[in-house]
Amino acid sequence: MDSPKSDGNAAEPSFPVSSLPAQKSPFSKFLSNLSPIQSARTSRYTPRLSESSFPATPPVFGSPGLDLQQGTRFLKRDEIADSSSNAQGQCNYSPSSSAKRHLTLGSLSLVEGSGNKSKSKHESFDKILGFSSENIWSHVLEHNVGQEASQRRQGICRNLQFEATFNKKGDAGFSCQTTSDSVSFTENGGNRIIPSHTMFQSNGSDFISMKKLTDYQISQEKHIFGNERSNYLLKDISDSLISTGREVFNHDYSMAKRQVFNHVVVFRKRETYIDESEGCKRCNCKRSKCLKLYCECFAAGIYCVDSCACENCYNKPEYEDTVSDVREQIESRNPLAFAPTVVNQANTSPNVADDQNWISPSSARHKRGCKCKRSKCLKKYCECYRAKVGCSDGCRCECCDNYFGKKSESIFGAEKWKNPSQENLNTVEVMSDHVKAGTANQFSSTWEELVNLSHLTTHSRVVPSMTLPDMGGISNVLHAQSQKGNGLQLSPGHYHWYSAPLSTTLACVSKSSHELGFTNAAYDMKGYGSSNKLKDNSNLINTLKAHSPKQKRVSPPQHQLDRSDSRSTPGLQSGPKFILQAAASSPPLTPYCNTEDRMNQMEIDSQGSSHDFKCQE
DNA sequence: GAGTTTGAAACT
DNA sequence: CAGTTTCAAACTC
Ligand SMILES: [Zn+2]
Ligand SMILES: [Zn+2]
Ligand SMILES: [Zn+2]
Ligand SMILES: [Zn+2]
Ligand SMILES: [Zn+2]
Ligand SMILES: [Zn+2]
Repeated sequence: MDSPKSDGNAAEPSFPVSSLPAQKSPFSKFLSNLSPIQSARTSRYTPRLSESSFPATPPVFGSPGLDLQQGTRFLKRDEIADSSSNAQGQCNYSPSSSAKRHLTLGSLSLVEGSGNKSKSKHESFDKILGFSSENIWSHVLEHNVGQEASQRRQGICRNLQFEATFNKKGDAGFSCQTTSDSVSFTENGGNRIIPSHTMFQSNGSDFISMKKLTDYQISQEKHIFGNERSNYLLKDISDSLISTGREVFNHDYSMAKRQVFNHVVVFRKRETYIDESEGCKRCNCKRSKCLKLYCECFAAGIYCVDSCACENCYNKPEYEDTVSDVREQIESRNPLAFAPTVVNQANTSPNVADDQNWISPSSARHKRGCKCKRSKCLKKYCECYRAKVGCSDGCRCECCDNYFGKKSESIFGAEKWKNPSQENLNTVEVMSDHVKAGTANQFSSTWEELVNLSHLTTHSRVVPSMTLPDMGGISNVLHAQSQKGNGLQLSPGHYHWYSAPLSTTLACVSKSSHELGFTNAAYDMKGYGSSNKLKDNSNLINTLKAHSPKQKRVSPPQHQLDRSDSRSTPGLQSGPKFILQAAASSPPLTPYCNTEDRMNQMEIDSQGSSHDFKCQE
């Protein structure tokens, strides 16, 4: 991964390397500034969960001695993969942090002692939260690697809810209760909230700053622990509490009570984060600065990593503001740009927990569809095939022979889509892709709406992509999420999908900080929602534009010229032919034509060309 | 690894 | 919108 040269090129703006807030504000001070809330909000953390299982999972903290092995059940698979790669000494964004983990915190309600906002109380939090990253993460790593294989097979298990009470050496303890996105530290005081995705900086014992991450940063799980050794991102409640509990235990604090509600949800994601065969190599960009969708890393919403072979890369944490701005700009032009590539991933087979047996529901489709002409949608050139979904009516492909399902070519309906798990693919490699992060973000009802709108498909509304499992008590929460999700569709401007390609989930949250019950002012949320970032990065954005071919034209290689020649063959690119074909195969707004019309169109298609261009060979 | 093919992204 | 160019991955040898 090449760093941009800061010298020389005048067209290259200099980027203010975003510096983390240096101001020292202890965690306790931070807490005291938090605005009280009445109650924990309903969950905004909307994981793409397929179903519940493990109805009676043993408690995580089943015994006074922490069972670290059990703890591993809460590791997400990508984290496991992380650990694995760490163990191999590869693919770290920052090799210095031997074990990266990401704690997700939807919202954290802190309740302080009754009337006694004493310092010791804060210290209690400080101690508990101010763990040393080394200790915790090495622990996690240590117990991850050994179980990597089985964990991968198992899918992702996540504790959704548990309760724990910690006591600090006889102090009045506080209890933590979590849901999928909220934690309540319960004592007799008023509630306070820490917003989700808050990054903590710690000097090892105290938090010195907190910072609300930007949307894009949130999607960059890797860098949180990558660069700054002492940064903590509270991102996952379960993990955070487990880890916290561990650390508390390890530090000889006694835990008075540990109780876990046994709701474990299996997550699945279609893409493995790391391709085992090819290691972690990712993009190979030369001219895009990794700030365009050409870059797979950028398109996936993740920073480039060391294993990237890109040049002049700006898709790095150092340029987070720039990256965010460019990303937002692109997103404003194309709201689907960073959407999960596969939508409508309904999971109708609740008992399948194995990634290998993932079944693409027939309703799954690419968010935009392909326009393949020569690959027959049989190679990874085809985005649908790459995403392991069949072509849909949104595709404008020709000669579609997509293994996962051909585009419905006739009025007689589409060929029944194949189930990849039922027979062997002759193209097995597609089943073990590496980073196709877009498709890692699959669960998305709102995207679905967006896609449905953007597609011209007007037929019946697609079924919701999340089927709620029978989860006992927790299903209420999830129902609430589902409803909330549905409610989002009408105000897309206020919501944003956290594409978390390295994780298994996609969270739809409100961008309004007020809704979260906190204000920007109460936190050191540098740049979050601020508008001066554009100013800061206007130079780069202009530069990106300036790098358009007009200004910086590079004579194309010979092979491109050749191809251009061959492609400009009259008839191959002529409009009417393909338009007609597209019309015949896209039911949406185009009325179905009868067979006769279709035949006529086909005749028209073949006119002017002596042989059939389409589907030859 | 070099060269080619491919179709999405970007641009006009 | 459509046509063209740019781009980096997928693919081939
Ligand atoms: Zn790149
Ligand atoms: Zn990259
Ligand atoms: Zn890069
Ligand atoms: Zn295709
Ligand atoms: Zn397709
Ligand atoms: Zn197709």
